[in-house]
Amino acid sequence: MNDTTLPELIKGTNASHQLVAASQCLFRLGDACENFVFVSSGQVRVELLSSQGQQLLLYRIQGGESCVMTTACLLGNNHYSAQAITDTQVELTLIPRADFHRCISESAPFRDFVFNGFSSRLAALMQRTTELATWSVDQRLAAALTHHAEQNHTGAPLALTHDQLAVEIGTAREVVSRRLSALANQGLIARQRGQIEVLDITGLKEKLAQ
Amino acid sequence: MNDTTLPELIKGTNASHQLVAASQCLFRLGDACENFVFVSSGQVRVELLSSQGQQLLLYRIQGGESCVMTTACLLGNNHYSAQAITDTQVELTLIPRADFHRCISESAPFRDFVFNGFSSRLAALMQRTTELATWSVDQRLAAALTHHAEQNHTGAPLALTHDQLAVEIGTAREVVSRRLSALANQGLIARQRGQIEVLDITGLKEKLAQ
DNA sequence: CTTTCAGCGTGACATTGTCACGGAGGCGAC
DNA sequence: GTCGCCTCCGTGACAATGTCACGCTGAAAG
Repeated sequence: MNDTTLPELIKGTNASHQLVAASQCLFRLGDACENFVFVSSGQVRVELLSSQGQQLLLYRIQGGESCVMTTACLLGNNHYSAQAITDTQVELTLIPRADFHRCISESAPFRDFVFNGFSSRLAALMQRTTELATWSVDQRLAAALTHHAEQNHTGAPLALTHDQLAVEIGTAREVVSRRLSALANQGLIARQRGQIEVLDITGLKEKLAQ
Repeated sequence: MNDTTLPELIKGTNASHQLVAASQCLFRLGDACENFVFVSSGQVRVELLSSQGQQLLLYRIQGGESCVMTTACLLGNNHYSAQAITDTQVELTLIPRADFHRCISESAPFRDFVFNGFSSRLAALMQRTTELATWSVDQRLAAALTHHAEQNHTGAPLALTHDQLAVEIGTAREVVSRRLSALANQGLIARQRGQIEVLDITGLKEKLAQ
C-alpha cells in the first residue's frame, strides 16, 4: 500500500492533527493507548526501558508510517510497554480507537495498510534482534554511523552524543567512547562534544564485513 | 479471542490437516509461504539463523496458536526469514493463501484472531529483545530452566542439551556448560548427558532477581 | 567389537560490560 | 564576571561473556 493514500482512507473519521516539537515524549511506559497514530512527517524513536532504567532503541518511525506499538496496544487492549520520543519536529494524525476499529472492519485498504505496517515491522524487529545478538559492537557502531551519515544531507557533522549511540546499538556509553576513539585514530571519523563527523564512509562500511 | 473457536471460523475453506513428528522442519530460511498455519496441538520453535550459522530462538508456538511469521509473510508477501522446528509431535491446520485472504476480508472474528496473535507476539518479541539485551546469562539461564521445569509435568529430568539451551538464551554452548556446572555445584540442578534435573526451583528463581 | 559422532568439559584468550573516577565545556543565577 | 551545576566525555581496573582449540565420553550404528 502506498502511504500517500492514507488520507483518503480515513475520510469521515474524527481524525485530529497535531504538531509536536523535537525531543518530546509521545507516550511512556505504562500509558494507556487511546488513539491510532500516523506520522505524516518527521521522525520518532521507540525505546524500551529495562528495570534498571537502561534504554534500548527498538525502531524508528519515519514520515508516512504508523506506530506498530500503538496498533498492537489498540488491538490487544494493552498498555504501552515502551516509550516514544520525537527525533525531529513531527506532524501526527490521531484516530480515536472507536474510529480505528470501524476503519479496520469496513475498509479493506485501511486494513491492508495496518497489516502491512505490522508485518514489515515484525520483520524489522526480528532483524534487529539478530543484529543485537550476533553482530559485534564495532559492526553495530559502524552500521549506525553509516546509516546516520546517509540520512544526513546537510554535510554537517552528525549531532549525536555517545549516550544516544549507546542506546541505539544496545551497549554502554563507555564502550561507545572507546570504539569511537579507535575509529578516530584510524581517521574514519572526527569527534567534537555532541557531534561526530564521518570522514571515510567507505572505510566504515568495510567494518561491517569484518 | 478464544482459540477453541477457530475451527468454526474456517468452515468452508480448503483447510487441510497434517500430523508432523517431533524435530521436523516446517519451513526454512528463504522458503516461500503458501499457507496460513494454525497449530492445533504440540509445540513448535521458530529460530533465526545468523550469517555465521548461529541460531537464536525467537519464540515458540503452542497448541491453539498460529504462526505470526507465516502471517507476516502472507500479508507482506515475503519469504520466510527464519526456520521452524517441531519440538513435539504437532497437529497442523493449513489454509491456502487465497482462502486466508478471503477469511481476513470476510470474517471479523477471524481477523480478530489474527490481529490478536500479531499483537501479542509483537509484545512478546519486544520483551524477548529486552531480556536478551539487559539480563545476564545467569538470569536468562535460570529463567529458561524454571520455565521448562514448570512446563514439565512428568517429574522426569528435562531433556535438554547445552546446545539447545544456548540457542534458547542466546549465548554459546561453552558458556551454558560453565554456568550449569556452577548451578550444579550449588546443588540447584543435577546433570546427565542430554538431560538436566531441577532440584531446587526456588533457588533458581532467586537467581532472577540477582 | 570397532567406528563414528553428538554432547560435554576446560584452558587460554579476546571482547564487552560495569564501576568509579575526574576533567572539560556550557549555561544560568547572582 | 564567577560560581555552581549539569551534561558530555575519557580512562583505568576489573568482572562477565564470547571465541577458539582441544580432548574426553557415552551411545548408537555398522
